[in-house]
Order: sequence, then structure tokens, then C-alpha cells
Amino acid sequence: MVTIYEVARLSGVSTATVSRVMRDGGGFSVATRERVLATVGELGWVPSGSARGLVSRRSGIVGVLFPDLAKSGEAEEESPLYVDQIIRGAERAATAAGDAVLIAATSSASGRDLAYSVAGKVDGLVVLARSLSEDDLTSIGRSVPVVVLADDSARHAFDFVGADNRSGASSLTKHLIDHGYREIAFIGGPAGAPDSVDRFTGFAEAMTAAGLAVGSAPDADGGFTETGGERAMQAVLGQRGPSLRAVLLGNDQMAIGAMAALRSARLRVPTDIAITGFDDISSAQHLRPALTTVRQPIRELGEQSVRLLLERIADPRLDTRSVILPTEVVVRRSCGCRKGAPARSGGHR
Amino acid sequence: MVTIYEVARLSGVSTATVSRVMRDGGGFSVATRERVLATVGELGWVPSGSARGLVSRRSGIVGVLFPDLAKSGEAEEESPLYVDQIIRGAERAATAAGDAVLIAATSSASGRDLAYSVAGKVDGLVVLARSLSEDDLTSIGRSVPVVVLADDSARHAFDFVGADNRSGASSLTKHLIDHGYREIAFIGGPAGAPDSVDRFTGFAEAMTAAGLAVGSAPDADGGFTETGGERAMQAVLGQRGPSLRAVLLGNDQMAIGAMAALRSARLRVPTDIAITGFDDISSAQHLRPALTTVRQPIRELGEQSVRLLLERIADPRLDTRSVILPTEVVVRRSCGCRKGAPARSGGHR
DNA sequence: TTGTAGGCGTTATCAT
DNA sequence: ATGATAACGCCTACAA
Repeated sequence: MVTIYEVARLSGVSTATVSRVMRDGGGFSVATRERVLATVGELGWVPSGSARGLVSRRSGIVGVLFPDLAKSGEAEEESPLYVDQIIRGAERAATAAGDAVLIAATSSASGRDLAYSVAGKVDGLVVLARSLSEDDLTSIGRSVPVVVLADDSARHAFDFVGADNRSGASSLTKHLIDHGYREIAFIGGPAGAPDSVDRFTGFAEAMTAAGLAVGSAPDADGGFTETGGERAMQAVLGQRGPSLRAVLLGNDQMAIGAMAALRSARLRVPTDIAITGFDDISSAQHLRPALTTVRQPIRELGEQSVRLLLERIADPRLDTRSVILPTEVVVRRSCGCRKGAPARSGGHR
Repeated sequence: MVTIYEVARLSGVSTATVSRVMRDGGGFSVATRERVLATVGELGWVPSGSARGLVSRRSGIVGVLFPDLAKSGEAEEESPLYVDQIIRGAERAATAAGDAVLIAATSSASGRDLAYSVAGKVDGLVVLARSLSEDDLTSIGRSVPVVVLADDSARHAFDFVGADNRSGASSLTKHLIDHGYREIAFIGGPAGAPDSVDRFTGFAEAMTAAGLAVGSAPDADGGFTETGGERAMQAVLGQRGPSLRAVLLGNDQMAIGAMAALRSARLRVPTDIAITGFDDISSAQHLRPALTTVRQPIRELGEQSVRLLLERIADPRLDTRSVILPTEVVVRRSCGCRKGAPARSGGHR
């Protein structure tokens, strides 16, 4: 393996000079520069990130920790698109700042070790909801700057970034109520998911505000997956009977599953039952009927997280901050709106 | 910042012992272990990855370099889903081996520097097609193990992983010919994309084999994007006139755009014109008509790349290898098949 | 403009 | 079972 010493020797200069040239710090003649760069090229030398990181105390890497939601084996994944978008956003913000992004999925199995190993390699960590136990989160938070994404329970202790789920769900529910629907069900995601909780809260708020009855919990848990949504829809159909007029699904994937269940049950969307989702994944507009949903700026969630993180790394004594990004109801056909109707309700909040 | 020295001091042992405990290397009493682990917990100490990497000559990180295909500003991205899946696959394989994944998008602007910086931080690199110039690729390839993904032009010099684009496109074309279509057009991706080239080759092969005329290049370039596909479709409609019976699009996103263009032109799919895509993104099955396409195992592409990479890192003197993953035609409705027809043609090759 | 030398936080070797 | 101590490859005062 080639090192700075060899480059220095072959160029007839000291390692200090090589270092200066590489970092473009100035303090060397043009001729020297040429010579050094030439040997670097010949040797194909790349400075060791580890050595650099050791002396500079900065790896130039930010980490993103997300939950590994692929169940054992072949089963479908919970929300691939969501995490992917977060990662893309993070990558973008990091690159803009000259940093790289390290990603790691924490399954409960390997989770702990991996998380600590990652923590040692990065300058800071963006931690998605449900990727770490509370204990591990606080523990890791003591050794490296952490921004928590979408888990507002950790909001007091860390910088926090999230979408306005509550208000998005509430606006959407209001829209359905305006349609004249009274019997409305809510199918949530997995029990532990903060996103799901917030969306249900928004739903319940709007229902209560309209004087309609709501339970204290979602009608069913669809696990945020397509098949989960399908099963949950069937269950809810059984429970609530034929008076049911509309169903809010906690995300778009479950809505896709729900529409399949309805098709099997020979129920028409939206004529017999209106269906809505959450996220606005790209498939949503291609479904028939096209899916009414709530768009959340997932990519920006990732970007903001890294930005906050970078700022905290630069100045660890900052007050902890929370950033809540707005959501937006996207009206299509599955809620019962017709072609003539406005394509989209205004933003809110 | 807390270091191993402090942990050692507070535990009343030497740094060597702390190190042994952390790496679980044995050679310490249970009591010592307890004591060290306790202080580690109190201090919230995490060993420095840089220091470890420096001495072990292994960062425990593999890098993935992909092209930044977001055009300047707001424009749509070329193939987000493809890259995302690759990354997921890479993450999975790396985690299985106890490594982490570093990702970086190389835009032509920041590209060079970023790539070299990344190369210094990782044990090896998976490089997607079109993320690096040929020169940079060879240069970087000299300082760190490289696996090239989907760019078969670099196949002789590096380990290579790709999908069998040619054969997938050829099978699909054959299927269209079996439908009885004679006038078939091909809309490709951006000029530089190896995937696009290979798919066109497969198309041309099948056409020629059936005694049908083909040009030496795709009928149009849709840039792999939805709007690009829409525009290209309009153009081809103008060029080829009303006798055109089928169009192969180089990927699913362009096919979505093409279907929009056809709708505007009051042409019915597949009655007036049959449409096919490539990739089998999740939207494909939700389109109306559902899209006939070719599935390529994108996730596995990422997994295989990392696996090959890790093997090469373990033994740099291995012969260079190529892995070609099979593709599979997925028959739905947009090609003209009816409900009764078999849902899927057999795999091939 | 250039060189010398100490130190960054770990691990590994060699003693004890 | 445990401790000194010398690397690891680079950067950065400090000198010259």
C-alpha cells in the first residue's frame, strides 16, 4: 500500500509538502506542485481517510440509521420508498457540505453492535424512528451528535425533524366529512410507529370537531404494508358493516391493499366506499381510481435532518431544535371528488 | 472527547486491557471485564473508527458511487428507484458481513474530488455506470478494489455485475412479434447509458431474426424519464405514422410518459398501439392497462456487487469475474394480452 | 518555500 | 491476566 512517505520520497520533497499540495493549502511553488501531483497520479495514491480523520477529529461522514423493516425471509418490506427518499435527501445535503453519508439498517438482532460501530465512524447521526431502543439512543447520543427523525417522543432530548402528520390527517378527514361521509374508519400502521399515532390523532381531532364518534384507537393495524392493508380492510369491513362510507389508511401502500380487498368484496371505490392514503408515493396517481392522499416532503425531511446535524456538529452548544415540515392534502378520485372538482385543496397551516 | 486512555485510567487498567475487552479478545478476568464495561457505559465512550481503521488498515466501510441524475434545479430525476434498490441491496449484503455502506452521488461538478475523498474512506467501491469518467475509474481502481455495476465496457478490467438486458429485451420483442406486430419502434434512454444500448441490441436482434427491418439506432431518446418518454413518443408518432403498432420503451418510467402521450393523441393501448417498459417498477402493475415489461433483479444487483467486492478485498489476487443476472419478461395487458392469457411468459436463458 | 518532529486514538507485540 | 510501547498514515506547529 502506498503512503504519503513514498509520494514524498519519489517527488523529492517532505511529507509536509505533499500534504500541503493535497489540501491545496498554499505554501509551495508551482513546480513543486506539478511534481507532487505527477507522482500522486503515477502511484494512484489516495490519502487515508482514517489517518486524516484521526488527526483532524473529523471523518467527514454523517450516518443515517434506519429500521430494518424487512421481515425475516421473503416477506414484503414495510416502507421502502420512505426510507429511500430520506436517504436521498440526506445524501444531497451532505454532499452539498462536502460530507459523505453512511447508511445502516438496524435489525433488532445485529442492531446494537452495528449502531455503536457506526457511531464510531461518523461525525454525527440521523436516527429514524424505530431504529434504536430508547436506551441505546440516549447512550449513543452522548458520544456523538444525534438528530432524531420522525420520532417526536425523543424530541425533548435531541434535535428533531418531522412532518406535520397530525394536521395533514386532520385536513384530510375534514375533506371526507365535507363529502358528507359520517361513518369513517381509520386503519393505522404498526403499534410502535409514531407517524401512525400522529395521523390517528389528527383523524380523531377532526372527527370530534365535527361531532362524530371515534374510538380511542385505530379500527385496525395494517402494519404499513400492502397485504397488511388488504387484511385490515377485510377485517374492518366485517366489523363496521355496510354503513361504512370511508376509510383513511395510514399510508399509501395500505391503501393499495385496501382497494384490492374492496375489489374482491365487489365494493366500488369511491361510490360504495371512499379510500385515502398518506405519503403520495408515485403509484398513487396511477391507481384507478387515483388515490386521494396527503403528501409529505420526505426528501426534505432527510435534507433538513442532515442540515441540522451539520450545524450541531459545528456548534455542539446550540439549543436543541425541532423542525416540523408541512404536509399537503392531494385530492384525486378515490375520495369521491369528480373530474370537475379542484385538483387539489389548498395547503394548510 | 473521551478516549481509551480515560476509560483505562478510570477502570484502573491499561489501555491494552480496555482494547481487549472491547474486542472481546479474551485474556482478562471477569471482574476486569465488568469494571471496564461499567466505565465505558458511564462515559458513553465509543472507540474511534479512524484510529481503528488506521491500525487495522480496514475501515469496515464499502462505498457505492452512483451518478447524480437530478438535472439542475427542479427537473425530474432519471431513475431514482433503480439506484435506491441498488443501495438497499448493497446495504443488505454489507450488513450481513458486518460492514457499513457509504453512498455518494457524483455530479460532474463535484464528482472527481468527492470520488477520491470517498475512495480514501472505504475498503472498496461499487461504481454504477456513468458515475465516473473512464480515466477516473482506472485511476481510482488502482488504489482501491472496484466492482463495476451495469457498465459492461469496463468489464475486462474490473469485476463486473449486470443484468441480462440484451436477452430480456430480445424475449420481449419476440413476444410482441408473436402478437403479430410488424411495425415496432424502440425508444431508448440517454446516449451514454450502457443499459439502454444493450436493450436496443436485444431488440434489434429479435427484429432481425424475424426478418423485420430495424434502424441502427433507437427511434428516439427519451432520457429514461417520464416526460422524456412522453416527448419521445410524440416524436415517434410523427415519424412512423399510423402503421406503427408497438413501442418498446427502454424503461418503465418512459412507458408511463408514453402512455400519457398516447392518451393525448386519442390512441388506445394496446388496441391501437402496444406499449412495453423495462424494470418492472411497482407502478407498472397499477397502470391501466397494466404494463408489460421486463423485470430485472435490481436489489440482487446491489447485493452481488458487494459480495464480489468483499471477496476481492479478502483476496486481491482473484481473477476478475463477471456476474450476469437473469431478467424475466412480465406479461400484463399493455402488450395486447387478454385476461385469459398466461400471466407471465417463462423465464429465459 | 520547505523540512523536522510530535501527536491524533487504537491495536498488537513483547514482556512480565 | 495484564502492562509498556511501538507502530498505523497523516497533519501542523515550529524552524529554517
